[in-house]
Amino acid sequence: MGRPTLNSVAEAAAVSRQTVSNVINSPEVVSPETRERVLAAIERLGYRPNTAARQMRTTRSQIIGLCIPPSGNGVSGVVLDQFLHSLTATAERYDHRIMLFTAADDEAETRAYADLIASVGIDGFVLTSTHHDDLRTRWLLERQLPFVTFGRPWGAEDTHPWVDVDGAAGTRLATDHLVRQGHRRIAFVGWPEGSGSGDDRRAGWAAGLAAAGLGEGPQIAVFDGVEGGRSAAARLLEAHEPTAFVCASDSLALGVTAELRDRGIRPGADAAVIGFDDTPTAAVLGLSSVAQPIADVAAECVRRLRTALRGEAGSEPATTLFTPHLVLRTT
Amino acid sequence: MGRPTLNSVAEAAAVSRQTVSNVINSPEVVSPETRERVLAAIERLGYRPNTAARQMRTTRSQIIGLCIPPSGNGVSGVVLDQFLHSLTATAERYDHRIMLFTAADDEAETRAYADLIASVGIDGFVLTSTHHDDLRTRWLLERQLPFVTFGRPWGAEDTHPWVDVDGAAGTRLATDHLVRQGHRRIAFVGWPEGSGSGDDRRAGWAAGLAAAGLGEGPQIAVFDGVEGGRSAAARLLEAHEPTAFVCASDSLALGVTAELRDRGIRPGADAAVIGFDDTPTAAVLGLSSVAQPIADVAAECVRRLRTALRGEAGSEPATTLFTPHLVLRTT
DNA sequence: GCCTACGATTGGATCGATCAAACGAAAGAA
DNA sequence: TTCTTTCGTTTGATCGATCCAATCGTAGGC
Repeated sequence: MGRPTLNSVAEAAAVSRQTVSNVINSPEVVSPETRERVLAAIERLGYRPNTAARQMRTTRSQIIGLCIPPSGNGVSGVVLDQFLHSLTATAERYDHRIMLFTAADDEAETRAYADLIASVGIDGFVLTSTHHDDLRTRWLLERQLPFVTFGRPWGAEDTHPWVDVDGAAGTRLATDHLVRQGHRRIAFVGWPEGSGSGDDRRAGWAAGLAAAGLGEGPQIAVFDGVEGGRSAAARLLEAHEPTAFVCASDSLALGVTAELRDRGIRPGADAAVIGFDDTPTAAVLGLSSVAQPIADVAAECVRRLRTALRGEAGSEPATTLFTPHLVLRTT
Repeated sequence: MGRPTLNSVAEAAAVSRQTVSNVINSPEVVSPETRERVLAAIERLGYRPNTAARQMRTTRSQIIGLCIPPSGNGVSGVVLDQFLHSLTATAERYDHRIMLFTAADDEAETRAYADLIASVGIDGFVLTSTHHDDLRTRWLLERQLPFVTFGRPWGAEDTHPWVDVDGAAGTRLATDHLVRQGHRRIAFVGWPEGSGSGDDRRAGWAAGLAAAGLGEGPQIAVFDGVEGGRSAAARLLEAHEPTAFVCASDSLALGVTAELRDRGIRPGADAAVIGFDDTPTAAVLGLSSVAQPIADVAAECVRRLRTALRGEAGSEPATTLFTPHLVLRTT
């Protein structure tokens, strides 16, 4: 004999299949006595509803799709792990499952959406790292498919639910802390203009300086990476002699500290450096960093997606912006 | 009108459903002319078979389950990212999908197996980080469920397919390299006995020393982590004054280098340190490390699982052991 | 005491695919 | 010519759940 089905449970409890189905999906319409009897039978037989059969009737798979980027994200790759775990755990609590897929670029990703919806019947998607003029969100919006993004719709209207972390607030925290420590020449090491989150982080630093009456500080934009941080620090030191650095990523911050050491400047003593993302590398090296509440973000993504799936035109705003916090270490 | 079904394609191509099904699943039984006609209709309508319906009939979901650990694995967490990406990409090539789930411990993981098989109809599982007396593999074997492990069945027979990386070969590479560099006092910093991979890595180092006629070198076992590595290095330095360190993880190696620096010993110049896992942190800090071919491991896991799913009692050995390589950097 | 209303339960149809068996036509054997 | 075989194709049944409409029993209204 195979696994128990709705029918075998019904037989065991001496009721009809539909009653068993009701016990599971709308218990309130079943009388307490029969409900108990059916639940006992379910328990005894170890019955679990078959999702494939359910999906056929309801056209809902309870599956959430997530495109997993081609790794190689360097130091900050770990963020994805936390995100995935929290996403999966939260989804499970609501009887949803996470299915992974890959795509080489945004265009391939939209093709994957179409494919997964048609074949697997995926209910909705979670997108990560949104950017200006995002092809994927446009594609999904045009087809009115349910999705949430981790990342704001940079440069566009709020036409879809999103969850994000307030990068500006993070760099602002870092800057304010440095100001309180007595630093007057606080530099920013970031990315070239145009990336939403990069500009956001820069803005928080600038606002912090302005609030402290320090005017406009020195800044430099380079592509991410340790070498980038190193050369940025070199140029900033020669031109402005800053005593503190706010960085858009831990990679950049690591480059900065390396350059400082090479010049005989002790990070933590003679100069301060604050990174972004609070990666394990930062923890290991005692580098202060702005930490994003990744687990909260993931959990909120699931919740937002669920309300989107229910199709409720939310009175509640469909977006959430989390505030990061500062993790202070020796550097 | 909803999405195209087998029936609508059949109608469009003026054949029966079954013929369309045959074109997809056993094209050789269909005559070339009708096959072309049907394929054209499929293309024109953008038809994709519904996996839920297929699963109902075939009892195969084409879904592979993977339990995602609770992160916090520290520096080496990034390894999981690569693994996941490669696993997903390879699975896609064979028309399989990866579904994630979580579990607090091994016992919970087995319950999750039962659940996912009964409800989702998952075909098989990929397990990571096997250990001595693994409850999970025993559970799966008892029920004859298809699975592969990333990690050998430590201390047990080869009763299931597995894929792993030869840790001993890795530390052997590292040790041989240090010997060639002229080091005579080469220490090992590892984990307490009992962990399969830990003992394996220790064995490679010991073998390297023996082959070089250096007898038994100094070693110390601590729990993983930077602080562990630091204190291990301190004690080893005081007792044996080693000039080189082979470490069971990058975290330990980082601790060792930190301790060396604190004592005015320059890693890379006065002493050598080699880590394990080649994490981004190691790359960033210029730490030499033993790199595992994670992408290959993941791809092989999918292949092994596929043959297990086909139910072929393989003449081919059901196991694969990859050899790591040494990534030399400044330290 | 009869009829209505309502709550609880039931049976038939259905989702979209595959399996298994039947089918007709053309080709080969008797 | 007739029977058998083979090939390509079609038809009916089925997987396990939910939807929908129908049914049953009982309590309440008059």
